[in-house]
This record gives sequence, structure tokens and C-alpha cells, in this order.
Amino acid sequence: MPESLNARPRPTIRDVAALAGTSLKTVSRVVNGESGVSDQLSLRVRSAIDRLGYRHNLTASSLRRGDGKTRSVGMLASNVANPLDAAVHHTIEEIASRRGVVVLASSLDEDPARERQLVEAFAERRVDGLIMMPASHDHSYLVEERRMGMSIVFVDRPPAFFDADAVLVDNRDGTSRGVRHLMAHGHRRIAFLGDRRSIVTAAERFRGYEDALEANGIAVEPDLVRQDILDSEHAHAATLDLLSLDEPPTAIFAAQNLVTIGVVRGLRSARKHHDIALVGFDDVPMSDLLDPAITVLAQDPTAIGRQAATALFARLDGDRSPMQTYIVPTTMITRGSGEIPPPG
Amino acid sequence: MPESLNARPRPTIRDVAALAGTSLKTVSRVVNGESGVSDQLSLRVRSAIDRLGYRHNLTASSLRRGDGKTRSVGMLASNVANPLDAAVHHTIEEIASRRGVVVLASSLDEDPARERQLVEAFAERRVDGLIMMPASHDHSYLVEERRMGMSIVFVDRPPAFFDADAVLVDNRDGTSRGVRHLMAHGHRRIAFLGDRRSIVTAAERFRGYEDALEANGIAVEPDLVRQDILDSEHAHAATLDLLSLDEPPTAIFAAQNLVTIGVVRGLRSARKHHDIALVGFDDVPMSDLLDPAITVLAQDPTAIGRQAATALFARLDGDRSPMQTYIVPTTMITRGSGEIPPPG
DNA sequence: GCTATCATTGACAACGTTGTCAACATTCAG
DNA sequence: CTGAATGTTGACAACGTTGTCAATGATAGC
Repeated sequence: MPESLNARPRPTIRDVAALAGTSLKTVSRVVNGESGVSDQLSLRVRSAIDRLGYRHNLTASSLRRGDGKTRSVGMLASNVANPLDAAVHHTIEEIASRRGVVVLASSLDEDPARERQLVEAFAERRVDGLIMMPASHDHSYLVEERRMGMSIVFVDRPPAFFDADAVLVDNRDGTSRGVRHLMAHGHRRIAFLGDRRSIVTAAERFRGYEDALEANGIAVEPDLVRQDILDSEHAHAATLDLLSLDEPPTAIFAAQNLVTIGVVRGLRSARKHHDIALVGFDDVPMSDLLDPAITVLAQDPTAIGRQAATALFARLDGDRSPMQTYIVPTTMITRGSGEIPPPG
Repeated sequence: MPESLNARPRPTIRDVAALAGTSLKTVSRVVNGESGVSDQLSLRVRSAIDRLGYRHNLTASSLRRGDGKTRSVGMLASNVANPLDAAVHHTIEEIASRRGVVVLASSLDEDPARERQLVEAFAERRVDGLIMMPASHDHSYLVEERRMGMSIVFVDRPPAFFDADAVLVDNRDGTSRGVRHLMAHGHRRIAFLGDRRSIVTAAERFRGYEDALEANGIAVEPDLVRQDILDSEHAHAATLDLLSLDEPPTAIFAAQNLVTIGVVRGLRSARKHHDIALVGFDDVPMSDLLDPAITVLAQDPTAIGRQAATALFARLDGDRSPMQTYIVPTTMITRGSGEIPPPG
């Protein structure tokens, strides 16, 4: 370990100043690119910086500076490994890095307690802003954080008991369009499979399903509705269960991507994938290569991330206009599974 | 904007001390859970903290503390939206959060300049450690960073001109096993499609291909090798091109997941997917639902992330043993596409 | 009662930086 | 040549916290 033996403390502007034969303040000016330092001295300082391998200490800098900005923002995702979250993260991180801002990213895994812990951890590190895909259902505790200067933008799920900018998806309308698409192909018995009702987006999607049925004068049949589905396996089982009904559905609306995958597996294993129509909410990778290819309502994670980052940085730049909700529309991609007609 | 009008600076321990009628140091002790404060006073301090909504300022704390630890680590991924990277990120972030450490995550997008910029940005924020999936090919500049106390662990790609812990995948051996698997099913003309040769893992995979051919006394035929493939569309085109050869391959090894997807599309569009065998490196979502389902060498992102986090935190805890390289094995998942025999 | 010990508490300096302000040198107008 | 304006430079304090150390009061031992 040669390096670790030679470990030495990081040089400070004091060391740089000594080597360059000038004062702390002058080094600070050079480091911050301020004007008012002669070219000659500036050059001397810069060479001292290089010689010592000096790195500006933003921790100390942001402590001292008046504005208290740390040039960092936090992102609380539901799960950073979820494709949608990861794509949103990537967009935000790219926009942030163009401004010299770093992104702290953590997963909440649907745990409200974790949400509180992480907000606290980020607050203790004085992030300038927070991008939040919340797990909890009461965000009034954030009032204090914002009062103390933290800007907050909600993504994917709306804030509750708290007024904040939000970037949402048209869950209700998108689902309604998807279900109406199935109806347009002649279906009347359409099943709905959704994940935890406690998740706001899941509840909204169910409302969209109700809307579409109601608009066509069809009653919601409880047998055809399966909610609180936690994963793909559970969706698989629920699909088989639906198929075993006396009057099975002729079409299925899968309200989430893992659910969609489970439904596809279920239909496959029952050899019904060419007979029962399927529309999914949220795109599924490779779904154009399946047989039949899957019709979905695709979200646009790049647009979501860009809108969220734009809104957050506008606030950080001092925008004080009323809080706004941005809706990023979903797009229906018809690929085959949603266009299968009912039997007869 | 009621909140922003009431904006007020964050309270400091000074404010807490004033409200509790005690000294700064005592508040500091309570905040840090140190012993030696009477229960009565401790209670008074805690209630003042609650009343004021005080948040410990870790920026100031880590500046003052001797160890200079910020309780933060950086992760430089090739792309945080890439499923492998995102899964690794999730695991690291989970392990870190158990220790009260936050993770800054950024994407390099194969840009060496960005790597330097982000290492600098993270160094300026004094992260304790760095988990790095590098884009550059010379990491000697990190010697300085480490000497000044930053622990560094490489993931997925090895360090160059720099001695560091690394968590790697058996690219060469895995590929060789994949290609030998095709040979075991009778193939002799096996094409190789890989991404940029400048990426170390891509080069290693090609070596594995050479190894396997050589072991069976087959010469590498340049016509059957397509490297520097940048995306799925490019792979699609290359596949069609291979199929138009006078003597087309009877099997294809796709050395990366986007390449695999492109190859599947290409084979489909030529209606050859049931005739030409395919093995891919890196699992592809839903690939078990395709027809034929795709045989792949699957990486284990959770194991990779866990190993990387474990190694990094061991260093942060003072482990000074020689640098180590950990190899996380790939697993072959046979699903059908890799078991198609050659014609005749 | 007196000293030694211990627990509690706080005053002060310091971490590395930057805002404020004053000192000095130079230039220019008149 | 004088006074004012301008351009450089640095001394000093402060950001919010914690390490050091000394002061205080209480307790115990003799």
C-alpha cells in the first residue's frame, strides 16, 4: 500500500497561499474565478494549486457562503432499479450535472418510515432541493423543510396535505383510454389487475377503469377486479384464477408493468395468449418481440425527468409563482395484444 | 406561497442552546448522543430541538470533526438507467443507508472527460469513497485522490495503471462457455457481435470467443465477427448482413444485451429465429417469453453490488490489506435459442 | 473538615472557506 | 501637481460545528 502509507492531509488554500506567496483571500479569488487578480499572481496561484493537487472544499465553501447552497439535490425514488425511476434519475442527473449540481439518489421501497429517514438524512446534508416519488401518504412534515429553504418537487405521485410542484402521469385518463380501446374492439367483460390500492397511482388507474366502463354503461363486476397484486407471480396466479371463472373475461387490463408480465405468463401457460386481449399500463421491454406483441400505454420517463428537473431548478433559481402540477401524457402503442377481438 | 414568505433561516445549535438555556457544547453533546449530560438538561435540549425544528448540520460537523468523514460515497456508473447499473446502484445504496451513508450517483455515458469531471466534483464534496465503473483507460490520476483519503473500488471494469480493489465479471470465461455451448450443439460457424472494442469488457468477451474457437481448432473468420456495435439498430443491421453471406453462420453469440435485442429483431425480420442459434451475454428482460426463449449468460447485479459495497466499506473501516479483485461468476440460463442445432 | 474523585457544564479555538472592508498603488482629469 | 477614481491585495471575522480543557458542584474517603 504505498499510497496509504504516504497518506497526507488534503492541502488547503492556506497551503496554496504559502506556496504562492500570497494571501488566503487571493487564492480564494482565483479558485472562484473572480476578477481582480493580476494575471501574474493568478498564474502563480494556479501553478501552486497544480503542484499541491489542491481541491476546492465545497463543504467549507458552502458553509461560509451566504446563500447556504450545497449544489446538491436529493432524489427519493420508489426504487432506483425500477426502469422508470432509473430513466427519470438519469435525466435529472444529466440536467443537474450541467449546472454543477450532484444528485443523491435513494430508494424508498414503498416504506413511509424510510421516506422520513431519508428526508432527514438529506436535510442534514443540506441538499438544495428534493425530487420525491413518495411512499407515505402525508407530506405535511415537509412544510418545515421547505420553510427552511428546501425546494421540493413531487414526481409520479402527488403530494398529500402539502402544496408542491408535481409532475404526474395521466393515470386515470390513460387507463380509461386503454379500457375504451378494448371496448372499441368489442369487449364487454374486461378484467382489471392492479397493484396495491394504497399507492395513489394504482388507485387512479382503477378509477380510469371505472370511468371507461361507466361511460359505456357497463357495471364493474367485482369478480373481474383483482387489486393489491404485489408482484409478477401473484399476477400470474390471478390470471389463471380469472380464466377459471364460469364466465371468464375476454380481455384484461394490466395496470402496472410487473403485473403485465405476470399476466402474459399466465395467458401463455393457459395457452390463451392469442384469444384473450391484453392492454398494459407502462411499457415493458421487448414487448414488441412477443407473440402477440403487447399493446401498452407507455410513459415517457425522459419527459417526466426533464419536467421535474426544470421545475426544481426554476424554484432554486428563485421562482416564487404558485405551485403547479404538470401532467405528462401517456401514449398508447398498439402492437397486437390489445386488438384481439372477443370470441364469436 | 405562505411558506416562502415565512422563510426563515435554519436554526443552529446556538438557537437551541439559547432556548434551552444552556451552552453550545451541551447541545452538541445531546445531538451526538454523547454521555455526560444530565437527564434533565438533555430533555430540555431535546424539547428545544423539536420546538425549533432543528436539523443537525452535517456539513459543518464534518468540517470540524477530525476524521473529515462526510458519510457519503459516490457512484460513477456507465449509465444509471442501464438495468445492470441500476441494480448495482440499488444494492449499494441499500447497504450504505444501513450505515447512514448517502450515495451520489452519476452516469459517465462512456465519456472519459466526464469521468474526470465527476471525480473532481465528488472530490470537492469530499466523498469518503468512490464506486467506479470507469469510462477512461488510465486511472493513474486517482493515485492523488486516494493518497488524500478517498477509497476507491472498481466495478465491472478493471482499473488501468492504478492498483485498486475491483469487482469484475468473468467476461472471458463466460463468453467462452457460451460459445462452447453452441459448439456442443454442433455449431462450427459461429458469429460474434460485440460492442465497442475500446470497452475492456467487450474486448474480454471477444477473447473468450477466440479461446473457445481455438480450443476446438476452429479459426476465427473475420467475416463472422462484427464489433464496435453501438446500439440495437446497428446490431439488427449487422445480423441481416451476416445472413446475406454466401456461407451464413449457423449460430450467433451476442456479447451485450442491446446487441442481443438487435439480433433477435434481425433474426425475426428474416424469419430465421427458429433456425439460427443464439446465446447472449447479460440477461434480457422477458427473454423467457420469447419464441424461442433466449439462452443467456446472466450476470448477478445484486452480488456485484454487495461485493463492491462490502469492499468499499471495509476500506473505509480501515482495511489496509493488499488490493483484491473479486470475480462474480455468470450463470448460463438455457432457454431454447442456444440449443437450436445447425441445419442437416 | 479537608482533599481527592467524579460527573456535569461551558468557554474558547479551530475546521477551510468567503464576505467585508481597508490599505495601497496606479492612472487620469484638471 | 493635486485629488479622485480605479485596480490589486490582504487582514480579519464569520459560517455551524466539535475537540480541548478548565471550572463548577457533588460525593466519597480519611
